[in-house]
Amino acid sequence: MPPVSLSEMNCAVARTLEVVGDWWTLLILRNAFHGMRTFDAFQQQLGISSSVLSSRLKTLTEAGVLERRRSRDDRRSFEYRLTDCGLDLYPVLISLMEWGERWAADPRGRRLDLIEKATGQPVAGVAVLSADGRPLSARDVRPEAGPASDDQTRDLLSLRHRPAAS
Amino acid sequence: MPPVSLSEMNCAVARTLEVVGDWWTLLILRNAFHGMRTFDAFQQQLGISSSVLSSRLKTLTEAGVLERRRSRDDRRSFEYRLTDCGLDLYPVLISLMEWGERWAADPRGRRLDLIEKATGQPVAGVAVLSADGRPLSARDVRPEAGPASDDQTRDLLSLRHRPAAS
DNA sequence: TGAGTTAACTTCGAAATCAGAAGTCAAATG
DNA sequence: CATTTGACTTCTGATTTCGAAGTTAACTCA
Repeated sequence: MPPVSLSEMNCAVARTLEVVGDWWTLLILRNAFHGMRTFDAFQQQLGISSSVLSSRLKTLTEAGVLERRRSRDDRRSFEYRLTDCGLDLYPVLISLMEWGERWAADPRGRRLDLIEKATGQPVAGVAVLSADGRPLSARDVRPEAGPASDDQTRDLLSLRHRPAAS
Repeated sequence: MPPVSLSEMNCAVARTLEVVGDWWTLLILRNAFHGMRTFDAFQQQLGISSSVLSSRLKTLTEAGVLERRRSRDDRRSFEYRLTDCGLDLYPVLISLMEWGERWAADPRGRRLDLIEKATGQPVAGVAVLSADGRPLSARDVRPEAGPASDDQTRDLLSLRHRPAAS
């Protein structure tokens, strides 16, 4: 996937994409969030080839997103489970799902509803939040150079103030 | 990208990935959210080849995520701007960025800080929200079959109640 | 016990994709 | 009017990715 090494790109989005920035990887994770754990289950549900699935699970395991442990029922079988780091990808998946339900909707309605276990209420969606918890849109937010920013980053930010690029 | 046609997968995540589920596409969008608009600017900042950039911009434009309009300063030049549909991908980008800043952190700190324009305060992050606006984690939520669900979906959901798959 | 079957992979050749160079064309610049 | 620039397309060879067919070890059933 990475035509350039992305770690060198000094960008958190790029670093995340190095782990999950692949079509199949996100679908594997979607299923993992539904409780799917075994190689065969992923392969059958997704219709993915075993070589691809194998390499994706390996990447995800090495990145610490999934944990691979032997099943106690069946010594041949491994269970791939989301770690805390993996569970933290939940907003990524849900925001992809919400966008799809909204902008590439099925005419019959939603395929899945998300229900809060504690209350039985549907969840409201996913949002970027202000310091005091209000939902914000892209237009409400401005990026600013942080401690690890470099020249490339500052160039990018300066686009905002020059009306058109280069 | 799509080894199978994903529209047929009846899944909102898959439908979204059909549009943005590509490494370069997300990086293009990241730059678009920073205000980048022209072909050359994308090409130079990303180091992407023009053939790939051209095809990605076309896909994004056809999907309605970007709008392509002629620049008024320079009649040769086109501006690619985020539409409302594109702006709605903000939580996707920010959740990718937040995950990267947290789990693949730069030792020196964050590269970018996000500041709410109106208050000057840093944004709190991205979260899945309950009906009354509390942030929820993956463990607080349960998926339920919606109106457009099919057999495949219901199979997937039933995993939760069977301890191990298949 | 031993003939399947199943889980989780490898390996391999074919097909798709990519970067990079070169070319196109119309508009701007000098 | 010659050159440069912006936004592409086309081409080609190198890399990547794919699915199909093994492989191996562990279970299951007779």
